[in-house]
Amino acid sequence: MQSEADFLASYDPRAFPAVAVTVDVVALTIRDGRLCVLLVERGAQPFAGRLALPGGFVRDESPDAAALRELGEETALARVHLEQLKTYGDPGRDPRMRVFSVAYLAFAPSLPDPRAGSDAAAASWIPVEQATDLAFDHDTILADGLDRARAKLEYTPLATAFTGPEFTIAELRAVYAAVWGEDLHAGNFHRKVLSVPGFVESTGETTARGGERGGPRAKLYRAGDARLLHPALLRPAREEGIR
Amino acid sequence: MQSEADFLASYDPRAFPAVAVTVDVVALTIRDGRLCVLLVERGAQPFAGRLALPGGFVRDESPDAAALRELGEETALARVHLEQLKTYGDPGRDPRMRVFSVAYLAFAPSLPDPRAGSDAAAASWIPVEQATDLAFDHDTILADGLDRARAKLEYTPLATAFTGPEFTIAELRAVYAAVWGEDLHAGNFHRKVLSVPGFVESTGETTARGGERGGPRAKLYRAGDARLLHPALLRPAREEGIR
DNA sequence: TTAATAGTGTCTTTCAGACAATATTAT
DNA sequence: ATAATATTGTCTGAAAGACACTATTAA
Repeated sequence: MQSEADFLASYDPRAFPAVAVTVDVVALTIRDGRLCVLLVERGAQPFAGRLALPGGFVRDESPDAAALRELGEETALARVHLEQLKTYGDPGRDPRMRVFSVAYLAFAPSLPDPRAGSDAAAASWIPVEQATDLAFDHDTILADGLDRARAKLEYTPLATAFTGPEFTIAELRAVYAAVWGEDLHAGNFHRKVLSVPGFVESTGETTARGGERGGPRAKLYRAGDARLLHPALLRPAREEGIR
Repeated sequence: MQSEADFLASYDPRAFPAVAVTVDVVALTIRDGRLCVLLVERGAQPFAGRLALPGGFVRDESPDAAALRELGEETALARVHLEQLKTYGDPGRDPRMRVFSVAYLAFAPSLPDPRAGSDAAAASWIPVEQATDLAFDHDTILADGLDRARAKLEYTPLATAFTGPEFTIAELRAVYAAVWGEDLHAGNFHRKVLSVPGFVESTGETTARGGERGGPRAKLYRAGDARLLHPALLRPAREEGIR
């Protein structure tokens, strides 16, 4: 967008082929120990009746603001973490016209059912393994979002974005287990989390009672001030690396 | 982009406010041990005479293809690594109209001076610390690209994208030193690189002669098949983490 | 010969992961 | 009492980083 030809062309914006820019949000939360994604059912063609990521056109606002707005239309957000994921703009990804979608990734604590927005027919939290056959290229976007989320748990304290403001180490471990899809050793996880500077800080309180089926009352923590985890909480298994 | 209202609106693409989508490329290489970025001098308003990242409008092609094309117009590319960085779309980032820019990050081996493209007035490799006061929001894009590049050296074998097809461990170390801006311990780096499975593989050859000021001939390696480094080549210092 | 560099060896500290042990609490 | 769970302890092996050492080569 810096050549002279481009500049001249820009004198008449209508001279450009029509393109639209939207945002789509991969909003993740954990319900009943399962990783869930917020999906809406499309009411109109194309892909009518199919599930899709919530999203919409970017108005006279930043893409970040658009994503936040779209998310707010579907959920009573509050404390959500929101970050840009990737932009999808292959020709033909929307049969109607050229549409570029700036995808976002959101992490939210367990929330009540989303309010049926005025816009979307129906919005609901769906376990990610059941979120298939989505509209447009949203399967790909969701997969990329999950990859990113799984990677970010390793080296950032974002797991705390899935919990309430105060949480136990076991709750934090449940977040990792849900996102990574594998159980973690309770003892090692506990020691590891407490050893990373700034990951969590103690509130001095404990839970009011022990677990459902017994056990001592657990200490409560809140998120610390670290932005990166050092050392990182590495994901297990993986074996000989993903070549 | 899934509501009925949106769908109806899409019947007349011209009903949308005019927006444009461009790509901008943060192309990095190493010359004389210094990390350099490819910049072009703008010939037209706005920001005439200022340096900018190479880029241009996305045509009837994927954003990836557009970035590759723009890069090819400035350099004799070959073996470049190209990945999407982030999308910038704040209102007002281009004074002419609403422009969303999908930024890309490219790593290239040391190249001859870029050919003066038909498009851009002049393109040249500039040491990153001198790349300031760029046009538009390109300072921000460059900074984000550098952050990404520095992080990716840690856990991916992308440093090899900066070298020729065959390289010595010392050359690889020079890449890390240039990108991270700090020297690395030669002995430990050497052992570390060879210990990571799939990072490099030996060619069985050595350099024709030793270093400029003496020293043995070094063994030559080529890039291995690893996509991720396990364990990672962690960046030194950082101290108490970036809180 | 001298200086620079490639590559290897050794030691200490840190950390991950396996496993065990203890304490606390719901049922 | 029993079972489940929180938390801490111990041990082993991997890996990072500091440092030293040897071998090779250009000047």
